[in-house]
Amino acid sequence: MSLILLRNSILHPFCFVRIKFKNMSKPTFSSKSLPSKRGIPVSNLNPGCESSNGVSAPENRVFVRKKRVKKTVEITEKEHQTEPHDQKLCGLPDIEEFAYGEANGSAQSRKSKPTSDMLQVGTEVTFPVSPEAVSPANWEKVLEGIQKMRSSEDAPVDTMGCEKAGSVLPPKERRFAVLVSSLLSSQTKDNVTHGAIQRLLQNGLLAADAIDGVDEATIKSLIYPVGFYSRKASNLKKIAKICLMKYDGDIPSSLEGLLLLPGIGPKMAHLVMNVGWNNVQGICVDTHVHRICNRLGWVSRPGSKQKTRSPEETREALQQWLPKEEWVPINPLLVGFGQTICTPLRPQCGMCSVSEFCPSAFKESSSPSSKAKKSGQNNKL
DNA sequence: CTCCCGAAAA
DNA sequence: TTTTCCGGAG
Repeated sequence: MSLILLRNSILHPFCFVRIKFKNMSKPTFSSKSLPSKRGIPVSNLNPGCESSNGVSAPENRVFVRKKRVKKTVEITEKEHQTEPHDQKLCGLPDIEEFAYGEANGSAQSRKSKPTSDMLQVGTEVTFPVSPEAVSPANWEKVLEGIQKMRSSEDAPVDTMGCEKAGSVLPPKERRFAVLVSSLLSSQTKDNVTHGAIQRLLQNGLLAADAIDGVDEATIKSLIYPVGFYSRKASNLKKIAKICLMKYDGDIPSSLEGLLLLPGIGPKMAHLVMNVGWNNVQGICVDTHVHRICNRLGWVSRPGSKQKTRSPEETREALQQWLPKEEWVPINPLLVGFGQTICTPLRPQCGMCSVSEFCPSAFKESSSPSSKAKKSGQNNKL
């Protein structure tokens, strides 16, 4: 992976992750896509940090996929036994959900559930491939190709496991730190986010009760200069209060609960579920994932071939077919790819090793000739 | 679609 | 100088 841990900290690693573009400084790249100074917004990298160490999600996941191509899985004895008591809290998707690769809420293809006797220890479970959730052609080749492109530009030190840095704090504090980091990190460079978190930490303000008890102006000054610091300061106060009153200072353990927090939208909520609770409820879709999936033809509006119009739509569509083991790593993969090669405008299709599979390859005018922003239908996204 | 907020690319 | 960055709320 291309993620390295910038600084050790007691916080969850994702705050301190940065992508290095060592070998990427090829002159052919538009400078825009070369974050030589800027790095990549930490908010986009978060989920990857887990996956980069191969310890992505839950240790007690219910079972592991054995061979993706065959769409079979194996239930191992040990894993099967570590079923959490409280599904909502520890929250692993149950076997059926996992097997179907769908998010817990968005089950529109739940017609034929497997019966529970299919799911005994040691048995092989075959995936029913639902017709309405057909995987795009060659998606595995494309994924591997992107992984290769990403790894070649890769950074050295992957060694510092995120889980290591994150485990320094007790679980509850760590989760709160994850939540705060997510909030602060949007639209903000990772080192700036990191600085803000460090300052909060040094002032003992990385806990719900502490934040609740302090002036909003104090928060504001401590988190400055993160993007939208003023709004975030007030959101942080509100969040702290909610966490304190409703969750005993912990953070909400469900997507729904997280989404109720001001300043936490779908992207961050899934992020927090992934890294905060080790509970993969859905794919963390940002604009990079959104854009690239549409370019690749990986997603479309339900019942049509139109591209999806929002990250949420993309998430739903992607979850229909993407194997769940890819749900977390897909984000950092496509984010890095999207900032170097598959850029928002003027994508470097010539540099892309999977352009042969991409319906959108070379279809965007790479010259700024067309300032003519005429009536729609211009760029393919 | 605009605003939030500021840094950096164009 | 203007635009981009690209998450969330209204």
